[in-house]
Amino acid sequence: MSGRPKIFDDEEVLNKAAEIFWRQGYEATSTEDLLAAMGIGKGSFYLAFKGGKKELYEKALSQHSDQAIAQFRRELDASADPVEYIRTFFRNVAQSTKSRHQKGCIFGNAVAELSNIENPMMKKAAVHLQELETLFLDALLRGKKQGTLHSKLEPALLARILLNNWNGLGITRRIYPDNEALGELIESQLKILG
Amino acid sequence: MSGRPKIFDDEEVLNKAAEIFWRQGYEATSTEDLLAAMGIGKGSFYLAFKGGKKELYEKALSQHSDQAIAQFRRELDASADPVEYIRTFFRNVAQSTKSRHQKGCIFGNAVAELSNIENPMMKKAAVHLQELETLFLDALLRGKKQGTLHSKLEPALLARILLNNWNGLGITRRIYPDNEALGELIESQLKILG
DNA sequence: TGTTTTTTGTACTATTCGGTACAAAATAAG
DNA sequence: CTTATTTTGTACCGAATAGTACAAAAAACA
Repeated sequence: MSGRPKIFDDEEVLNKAAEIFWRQGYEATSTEDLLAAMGIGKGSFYLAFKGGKKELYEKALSQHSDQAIAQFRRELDASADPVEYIRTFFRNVAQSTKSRHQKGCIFGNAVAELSNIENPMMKKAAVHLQELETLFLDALLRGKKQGTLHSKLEPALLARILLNNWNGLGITRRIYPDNEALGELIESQLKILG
Repeated sequence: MSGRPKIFDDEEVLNKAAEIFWRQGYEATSTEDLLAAMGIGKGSFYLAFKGGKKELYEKALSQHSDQAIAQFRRELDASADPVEYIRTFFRNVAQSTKSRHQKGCIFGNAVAELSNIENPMMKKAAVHLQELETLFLDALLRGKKQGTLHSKLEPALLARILLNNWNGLGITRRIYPDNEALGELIESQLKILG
């Protein structure tokens, strides 16, 4: 019924794999890199992830998305002012280390790298970003209801703009990994929230 | 003095190579892919590009940048209203085919893919995007001088915002490869120009 | 025509890669 | 203690890869 015990935890190794994929991308990451980072051997790996590197990538991104979305939801729900929470969310970008800047957005990276070589996987990454857009929209609608959002723009359009700003920051922060410059950029973009 | 004639033109093969790199990225593109696309054999290739794939990538991106920058300059100089030219530049994004959307921005792609695996090359791609930002700034300054730019924001900051919007579109257009939706997004972003 | 120079095509090589096979190891149940 | 079950580590494999070596080809020139 229950043989030799696993030496690793699925959630943990997925987090470790996500970190490597985030930093290096899908193609540039070898299974060797992954095994080293996860701290397990080939036997264990291919038993747990029969789809190999591809399955691992999908699951790592999916788990990372779940975690990030859950955190956003949690913090948004705990926030008295949902529009202000969006501001905080963006301002946090300008509070990062250089190596954090250099990684950009894991989902934006996936979309950029995979759209023409692994389209089904790119679409899954795209869905994660659409979920972020939905969270933006949710916050904006709450702001509208409680009167803290004064913009005349449609909330749906505003959410789309925020998503585009986010996608842009994933690139721009690597060109200018400078918190001061990024802060100035972000403050200007946030003015659209009124 | 002059032996067997070359069967290819350097500029042409660099354009062909750039197209493949643009579509597939650096890592996912094999030299075989490149030789097939360029229509030359290994002998010719390694004679012309002793640095192999890496040298080809650098030169292909560099030439593409030169061409794109030259075109922007040319069209900007020919335009009576430089601010309106910026608008046209962005509006053209929403006049693209699906497969064009799927490619995004070749320099943004390079920045995203290479920042942690080929940093020197990423920096060259970053410079190309900074040149685009400088072109935005140039157009904005001209607009300021001739009174067609009414924004209260600093031109340099405005140019940075435009660059970030451009970087974002390179991702967003792949998530929403829909000219109507992109057009609406772009019109909203352009309102910042006053 | 033959010598020189440069390019071209191909055969070859060494290495890396993702993935499999399988025996040994580690547990629970009987 | 034995058996059944599951995981682990490693040896191995075939395919693909980037790059080299080199002889043949194609021109200019004498």
